[in-house]
Amino acid sequence: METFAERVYDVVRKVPKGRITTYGAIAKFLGTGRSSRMVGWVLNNCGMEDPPVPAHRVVNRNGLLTGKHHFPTETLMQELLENEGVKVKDDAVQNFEKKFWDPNKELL
DNA sequence: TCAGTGACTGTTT
DNA sequence: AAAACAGCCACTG
Repeated sequence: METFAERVYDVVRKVPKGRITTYGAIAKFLGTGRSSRMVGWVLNNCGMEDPPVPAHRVVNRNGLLTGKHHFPTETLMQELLENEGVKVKDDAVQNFEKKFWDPNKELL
């Protein structure tokens, strides 16, 4: 039996390096659709998960790093993304549309 | 048990 | 165009 959280972790871990996805895309992939808040809630616990989940690859639909406040340091999320080739400016992912990775289409 | 809260999103004023 | 409202589901006090 896969829990909601485990499914979220599974999808996030499948996000290719240098790509990003959104809470809504994950929620839709899981079939919950509008339960995107739950995705965020799950990721809040990802810190105690093993193996760790690349939560920095998950942003809101505008490409804003709304979840950065939950990282050890607020700059860590941006640093991790830039380290993977994703440009971030003012908490917003640059070239978001191209970096966007939709599990509903790509993972399928 | 009820009420408040949250790393969101889509629809309606 | 910007702001407010309303769903969504799990967790905590």
